[in-house]
Amino acid sequence: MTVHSAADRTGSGDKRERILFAAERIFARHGFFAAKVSDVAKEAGVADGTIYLYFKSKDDLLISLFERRMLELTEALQTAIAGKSPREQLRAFIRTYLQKCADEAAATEVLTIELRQSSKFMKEYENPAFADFLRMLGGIITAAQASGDLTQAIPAHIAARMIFGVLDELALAWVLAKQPFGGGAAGARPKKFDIVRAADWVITLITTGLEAHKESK
Amino acid sequence: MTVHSAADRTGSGDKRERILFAAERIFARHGFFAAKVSDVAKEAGVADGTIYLYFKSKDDLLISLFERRMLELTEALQTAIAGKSPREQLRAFIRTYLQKCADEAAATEVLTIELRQSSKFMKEYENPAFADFLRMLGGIITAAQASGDLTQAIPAHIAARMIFGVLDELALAWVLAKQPFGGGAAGARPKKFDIVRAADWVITLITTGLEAHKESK
DNA sequence: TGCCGCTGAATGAACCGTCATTCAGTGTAG
DNA sequence: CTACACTGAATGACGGTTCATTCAGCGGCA
Repeated sequence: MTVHSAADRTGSGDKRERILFAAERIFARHGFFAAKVSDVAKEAGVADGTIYLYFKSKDDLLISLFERRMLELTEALQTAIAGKSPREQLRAFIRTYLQKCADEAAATEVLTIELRQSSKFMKEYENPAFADFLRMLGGIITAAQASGDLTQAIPAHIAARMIFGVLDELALAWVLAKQPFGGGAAGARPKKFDIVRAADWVITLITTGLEAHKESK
Repeated sequence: MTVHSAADRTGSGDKRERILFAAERIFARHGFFAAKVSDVAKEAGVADGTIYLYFKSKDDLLISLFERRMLELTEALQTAIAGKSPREQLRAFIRTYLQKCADEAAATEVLTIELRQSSKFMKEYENPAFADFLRMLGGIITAAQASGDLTQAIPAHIAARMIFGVLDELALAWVLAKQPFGGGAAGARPKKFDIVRAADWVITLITTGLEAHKESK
């Protein structure tokens, strides 16, 4: 078990990390169910069996992925909103979220697509990290409502869901818009739209709505 | 098995329909991958092999489900928006969508959860019905922008995605909230809300946004 | 009317390929 | 030499799909 210390000879980083990131890429490429453990092993450059030295099962691999990424996201969001007014927190939240998606396409793909399933096929695993995420967003909205910045006509937890829906759908559309062909060149591929720029659109939508105003923006 | 029981009296033994709806229930309950063809057969009251007289494969069953439901949805939406102004079309679209979700929980569950996957694990099947759906919504928005009702600051196809994101996420939250069986310990999942009422919230969000107003339109 | 042989829809047990998982063996560091 | 990380071929379960078989209903015939 104790994998601590002693960086591994075969390259940079922990073997556990290598497996985790390999799994992310493979799951993103084929989807969790279609992905084979042996493919993950190959991608990570380890033997099939080695995976089971670090993870209990294939499911455990997926869950570990979730938790790692959600934790990372939550921390980034916490940092981004620290010390701001509710109104600014909302903007920062949206921008940070979409920026993270842009930075980590494979992670985004796994999260947007497999997250949704996870609540179904793993009944026993109720996603605490995602609940935290929603609670954070809901908290911002509640605060903004209390300060009079946002309308109270919509329950905060519903508003949070709706905003997440917008972000999630944009992330999905963006991720799937990529061309799947060609080798794994490091360069970013042409996207259908600029997801970071989309942050402004989201902010416009959720603050002032789509209705035309005399004064734009 | 004789076809004389009352349950079978749906038309001239419409076995294909029975299988389709059984599959919907089973896929909703277990998820597509975890669902066994034999379970679908049992639910439909037919033998395993019978399913293959009506469908090419398990995948074909899922795709047939999609197409049937999306067609039904699209038709309902077309009817609902006929002869209205763009602004009213948007409201009608939202209301009709959520009403449909409320009416058919199992269908909603399959569509919201499995639809997302389909674009991944079945590369060769590109969902034309969903594209039509998005095009219809985009068309409404384009018209509303042209008539000056909606801002042109956001590209219509992006706005359509964002609105779909809101609707989809609400549908998902609603579907997963109605867990009839208590299931997990310490499971806080009593958040059942009225999804039809949520239509007004969605309309508020996307037209005037969340910002507090004195009183506008 | 009653009998008979035909048809093909329906059946469901068995088949077979596909992986997730295991474990006996290998190499190596200490 | 021992211990331990690692390996990857072997294993066994699982479930989608097939297909030999059944039999209800039908039409022709006496």
